[in-house]
Amino acid sequence: MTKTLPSTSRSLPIALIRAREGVMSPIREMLAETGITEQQWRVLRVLAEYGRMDTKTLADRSSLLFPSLTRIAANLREKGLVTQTRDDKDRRRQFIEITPDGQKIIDDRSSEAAQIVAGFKETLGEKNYESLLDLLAMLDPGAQD
Amino acid sequence: MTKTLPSTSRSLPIALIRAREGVMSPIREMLAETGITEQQWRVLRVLAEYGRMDTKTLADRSSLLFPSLTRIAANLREKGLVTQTRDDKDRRRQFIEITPDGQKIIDDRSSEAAQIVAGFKETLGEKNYESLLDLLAMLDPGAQD
DNA sequence: GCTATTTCCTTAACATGTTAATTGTTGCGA
DNA sequence: TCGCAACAATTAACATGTTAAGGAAATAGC
Repeated sequence: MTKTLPSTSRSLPIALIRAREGVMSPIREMLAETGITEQQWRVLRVLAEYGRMDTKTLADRSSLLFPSLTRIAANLREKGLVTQTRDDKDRRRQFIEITPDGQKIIDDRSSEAAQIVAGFKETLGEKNYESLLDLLAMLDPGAQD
Repeated sequence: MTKTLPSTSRSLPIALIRAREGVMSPIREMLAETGITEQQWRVLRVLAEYGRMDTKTLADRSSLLFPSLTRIAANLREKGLVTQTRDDKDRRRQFIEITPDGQKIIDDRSSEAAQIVAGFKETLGEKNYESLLDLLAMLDPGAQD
């Protein structure tokens, strides 16, 4: 049986891109005032939530590839928002930690960011919102369920 | 009332990124053999579906920003997969059309791509799959509904 | 007609995504 | 201990995402 591709207007990958753009647009707008990018914000948020951690864990939790994280970490370090320290026991490894300046950005903006997210939750409705997160998790091979 | 950000493990933007990665990973793998990228594939698919069109419409349907499309179109033109022609009536505008070589790539791979998509539909279930597309559309400000 | 504005597209500059190659460390087995 | 596989992180190379600025052509308004 020969399968046919769905119309691009009903394509899952394209729908995911557009939804992401719709969600990120107001967040990017908010972040523009802080001078940090969406990915840098994500790294800072993970560090603020879980504390000091090794690079591999950070990359995983931030959904970033290693090469990207290398550049982002260097950038954040130059801005004084994180610190990097080598593991003395295994000098290949590295730990990253958020600084007070980095924490301040999170503190100053988390309320605003939360309002943006709340707006989407309201648009979809609480029930649909949770359903959406569950369905998206099913598409993520890294999810434990 | 002070809103609090959800845990990054339950963040909508991150969930969208991960879902997209989960969906695109096998598609990228398939495209690697053809030497074209995911975005180039998307442009070719739109052109194959709707035929010759102006750049603005193409950018919109492919969910690409103009600067990206400029580069991608130049790249596809060098590969001989599309042709670009100026509009004689309005010489600012431009039309892009898929070539037989470009069409061949679509024809050769669409069945395989469709099977990958069908796999996700099966994973989620037909009903959930349609619900997901509907919910994603609600997050897209460009959607007409 | 003539200029100011608008529109379409391209370039530029910087950050990230992606894959592959490279460097520096560690640990293990001959 | 020597050599080598395995691992962590970086670098390289190329494509794209994103915002801003630039350039060419069309249009509005005077």
